[in-house]
Amino acid sequence: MRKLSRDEWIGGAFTALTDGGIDALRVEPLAKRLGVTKGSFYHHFENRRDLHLAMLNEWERRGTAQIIDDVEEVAFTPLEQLRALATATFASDPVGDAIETSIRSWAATDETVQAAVARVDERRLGYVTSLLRAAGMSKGLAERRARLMYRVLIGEFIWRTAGGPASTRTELDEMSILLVTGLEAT
Amino acid sequence: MRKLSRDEWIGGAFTALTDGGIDALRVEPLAKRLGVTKGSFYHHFENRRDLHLAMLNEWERRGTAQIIDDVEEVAFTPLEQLRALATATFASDPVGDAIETSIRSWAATDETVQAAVARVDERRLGYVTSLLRAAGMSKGLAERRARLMYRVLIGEFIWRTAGGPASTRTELDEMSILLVTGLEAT
DNA sequence: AGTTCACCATACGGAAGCGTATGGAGGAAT
DNA sequence: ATTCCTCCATACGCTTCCGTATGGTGAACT
Repeated sequence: MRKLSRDEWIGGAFTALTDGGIDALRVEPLAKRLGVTKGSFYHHFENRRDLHLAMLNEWERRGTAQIIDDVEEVAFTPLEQLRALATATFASDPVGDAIETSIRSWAATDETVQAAVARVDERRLGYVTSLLRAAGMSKGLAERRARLMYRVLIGEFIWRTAGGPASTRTELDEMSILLVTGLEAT
Repeated sequence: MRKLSRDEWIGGAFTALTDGGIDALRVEPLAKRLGVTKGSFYHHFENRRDLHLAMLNEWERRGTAQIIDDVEEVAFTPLEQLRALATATFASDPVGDAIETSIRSWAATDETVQAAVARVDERRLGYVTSLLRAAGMSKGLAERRARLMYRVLIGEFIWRTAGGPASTRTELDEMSILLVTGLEAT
C-alpha cells in the first residue's frame, strides 16, 4: 500500500494544477446569474466548450482589431507613437485584465486556445516591431524590444488583476523612452 | 419573459468569468492520480481549501526565500547584479510558470491569496529597488524601474505558460542595461 | 503477543452540474 | 386565426465531487 506524506500531497497537487484549466464558468450558475435557465443556454450553444470557444473567438477578434489606426493618427515620431500605443494598450480595464489572465491561464492546457493566443500575440508584436523598424531600428533589435514591451504589457495586465499597481503616466513615458534607446533621433 | 441574444450570453459569460477562480484541483481526481483515495486526503487536510492554502503557503515560502544570496556573491556592479538576478529569476521553469499563472489568476477572486501575492511582490520589488538605490539611483526612479522589471518578469512567466518565447540571454542583457540607464557608471 | 497510532480504503448522503427531451409562450408571417 | 419559428422553462437521468463515518492494515513500541 502506497503511503504519502502531507508534502507529497502538496507536490502532487501542484503538478495536477499545471493541468486543470478552465473548469470555472458553469452553465447553470451562469444561467441563474442571467435570470434564465439552462434551456436558454442549450438553445444558443452546443455545449459548454462551445461557449468557451465563442468567448475565445470574441477575445481574439477584439484583440487583433483596431488600436493601430488610433495610434498613427495622432503620433508622428516613433517615440510619440510608442507613447500613444502604450497609453492605449495599458489603459486600465479590470474586466479586460481578468479576461486576459483567464485566457492565458486556459491556454496552458488547451492547444486550441494556445493557437488563438499565439495569433493575437503575433499580431500585436508585429505592429510594435514594424513601428520600431520604420524608425530605423534593426530587425533583430526591433523584435527584441517588441517582445520586451509585450512582456511588460502582459505583466501589467496580470499584475493588476491580482491587485498590483497600474503603470503611471511617468512609468509609461520612461518605458517608451527606454524602448527607443539606440535610435539616433527621437 | 427576458430574452437574450447569443452575444448577451457571451457577454454575461465574460463577466462571470471575472469571478469564477480556482475551481480546478478536485480532490478525488487528485487522489486517483496519486494512487490513493479520498480517505488519505481527508486525513491530511481539513477540506479542499485547506489544501489550496497549503499550496499558497508553499508558493509564498519559496517565492520570498533565497535567490538574493546567490546574486550578491557573484556580482559586484549594479549591472552585473541585475544580470545575475535576471538570469536567476527568468530561468525557464515550466512548472513554476504554471503555478505562478494559476496563483495570480486565483488571486483575482480571493483576498487571502491576493494578500499573499502582495507580500511576495513586495519582497521581490524591494530587493530590486534597494539594488538600484545602492547604485545611486533616486528612490522614485529606482521604484519605477523595479516595477518595470517586475512586469517584465510576470510577463515572462505568463507568456511562457501559454507557449510564448523565453527571453534569450541577449534580451536579458539588453533589459538589464536599459534598467540601469541613467546611472553614471555601470 | 498485545497495544497504539498513523495512514488509508470503503461506503454513504447529499449537492451541483452536464446534456437531453419535451412542451409552452409569444411574436411574425400569411 | 392559423401556422411557424424563436426562445426559454421544466423535468429527468446521469456523472462528478464534497465531506463524513467507520473500519482495516501494518509498523512501531512495549
